[in-house]
Amino acid sequence: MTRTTEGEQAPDDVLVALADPIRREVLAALAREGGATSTSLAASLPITRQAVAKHLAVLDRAGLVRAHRAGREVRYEADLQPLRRTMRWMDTLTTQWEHRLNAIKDLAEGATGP
Amino acid sequence: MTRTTEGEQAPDDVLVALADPIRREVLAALAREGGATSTSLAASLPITRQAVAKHLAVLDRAGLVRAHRAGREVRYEADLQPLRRTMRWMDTLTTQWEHRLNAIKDLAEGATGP
DNA sequence: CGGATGTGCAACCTTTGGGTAGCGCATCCG
DNA sequence: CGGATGCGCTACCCAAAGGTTGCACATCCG
Repeated sequence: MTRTTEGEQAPDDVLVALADPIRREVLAALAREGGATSTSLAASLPITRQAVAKHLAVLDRAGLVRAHRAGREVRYEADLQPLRRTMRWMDTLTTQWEHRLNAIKDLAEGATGP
Repeated sequence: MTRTTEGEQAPDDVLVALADPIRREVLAALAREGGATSTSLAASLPITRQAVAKHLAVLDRAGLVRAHRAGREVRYEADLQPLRRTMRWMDTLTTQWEHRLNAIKDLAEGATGP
């Protein structure tokens, strides 16, 4: 049954979004400086505005970015909250892993032993 | 100059490796139970042994998995150490972000508030 | 009003990624 | 020895991802 954080499900969309270097760069830019538009972002990137827009759409699906319309331009700002879940997922993984490592170590010590 | 963890570079290979659900499942399986072979893993997955082998290769490039030859079979075991770097990278991002949020909040309070 | 400026959308192209099938080679074991 | 068993490698297929171009539409401002 285990009603605790046993199953910490992997945040699919977030990991997919972070897998692309340009998307990471965009996200980092938004995290450093505040909001920006697809056009302004494209200015400092080696790709077109439309390509940036697609990347922003991916980041949006992952919940890592939020769009706000301001007149004729759309301003995006970062929301890194979803990263917490992702880090938690990684942490549960590593915990299980280390748990296993310790079990092995203990077994070895018990066998040849002190 | 900032000789601290200023530039925490994003672990490309790790994020790419984690972007695929099957790869995550393989990694989780290796973290839970100990080592396994491409053949044994393929038994509990909806894909062929060759496909699993490819995934293991990706995980290996990311340093998340290590291969050990034992006779005619190759045993893989997890190494989740690279995840630490990834988590650190995420952490620096969120830190910058929260720093920015606070700056904005303070500014707002200073303008309208007490 | 009318020209900039900023987006959205759709068609299209090319590369990459996940997957399979087939074969050759090493290794184990009766 | 000789048949299983396990892997590696290559060729090949297909769908999706990243990118570009072109154009229509809304909004701002002189």
